[in-house]
Amino acid sequence: MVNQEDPRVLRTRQLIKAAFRDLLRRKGFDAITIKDIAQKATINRATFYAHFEDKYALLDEVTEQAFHEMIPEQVANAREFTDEICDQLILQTHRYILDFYQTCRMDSKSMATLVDEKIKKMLLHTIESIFLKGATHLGVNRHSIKVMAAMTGSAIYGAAQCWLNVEEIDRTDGLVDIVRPYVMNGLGLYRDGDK
Amino acid sequence: MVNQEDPRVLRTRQLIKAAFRDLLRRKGFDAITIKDIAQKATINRATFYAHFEDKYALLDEVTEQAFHEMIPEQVANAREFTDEICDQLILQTHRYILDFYQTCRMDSKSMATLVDEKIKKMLLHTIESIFLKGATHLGVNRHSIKVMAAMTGSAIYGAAQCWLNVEEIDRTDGLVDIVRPYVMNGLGLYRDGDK
DNA sequence: GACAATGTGTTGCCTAAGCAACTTTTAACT
DNA sequence: AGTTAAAAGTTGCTTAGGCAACACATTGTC
Repeated sequence: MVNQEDPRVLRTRQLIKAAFRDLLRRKGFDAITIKDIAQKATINRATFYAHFEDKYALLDEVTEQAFHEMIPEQVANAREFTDEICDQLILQTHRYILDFYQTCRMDSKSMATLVDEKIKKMLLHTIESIFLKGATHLGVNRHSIKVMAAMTGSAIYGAAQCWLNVEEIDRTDGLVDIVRPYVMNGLGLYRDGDK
Repeated sequence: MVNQEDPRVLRTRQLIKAAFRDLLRRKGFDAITIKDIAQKATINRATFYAHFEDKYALLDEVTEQAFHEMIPEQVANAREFTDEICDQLILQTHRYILDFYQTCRMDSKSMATLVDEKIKKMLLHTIESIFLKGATHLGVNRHSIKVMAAMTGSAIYGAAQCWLNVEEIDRTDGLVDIVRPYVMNGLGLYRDGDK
């Protein structure tokens, strides 16, 4: 039951997600109760459970959606893992993490972990899907492609996260200059003469 | 059917009114269809009719609510028709008319008439209810009080509307200086030495 | 004036949402 | 440890909202 096409369902889910995002901006994740969410969304508490298992599932979906909406067309449609695409992914990841940590109170350990995992997974998936479009020649079998994607995603994510502790957080060109050569060399795709 | 207490009903009515106010800001009243409203409110067209007879009834309610929310506490609780209260009513009426004509496209004759009538009626009612609280001594019987209220409301409204065509629309002190003495004298309540 | 196209209301059937009244966790206090 | 309170989930029944399909009015255009 609960037909995902029903306009009432779409509206209710929008209301819940909007309420949640709003609450995250002024309360810690752990401090937010289902009752809070239901109240702000002007829905019944029981209705919440018809749509989400719990607030973790909600967080998962909100995170996914936010990241997804952030992906530029260029990256989503990319058929080849070029320098430009690589740069975009690095910047997007960095921007996303920054946004999240700035607008939400990441007081909750559980939340930070969940969000991190989610983003990493999406990043990885995005990269893998570009690799699989096949224009870029890497290892032959899907297995090695998966591993390459995993490494690339993890590297980008790790670097972006690490950059949070750097003095010049906003000097993203510094980040890009470090990560791109590393990744592209690792993949054996580096072109520019340097290094 | 349709219990006005049901949270779904409250929410739906809010959505409809918000959608309508929004549409009024960019479309003429006549150009707005029920379909437009339903779409923007993310409800079904049939649901609209469960709450409002037509868009005229909706306009009526939106107008009433907007005017009502504009009434200062001081005026709502007034037990006597003083100079200050009189001034407040004049300014409020002027402000309301100005707002309405500025934010909405008053292209429709029917709409302008309806809104005008509505505001006048509410203004009149507000004044009457102050008179009836009785601290102000006017004629004895309710009948004459009603007439006094009607005259006062009409005078204030007429003046405020007329002021729209004056060069210095925003010089509201000019408006007040003309209307207050007129009304207070008419009611036999004027105190200040002047005139 | 015939025609299509679009908006207005209405109706019956189905589904999502609200509610009350539970049980079960979880957490805080003493 | 024992008590209490608040939050988390669950369930059966009721009601508002969505939809399709209708009849009817309005408009424009050929």
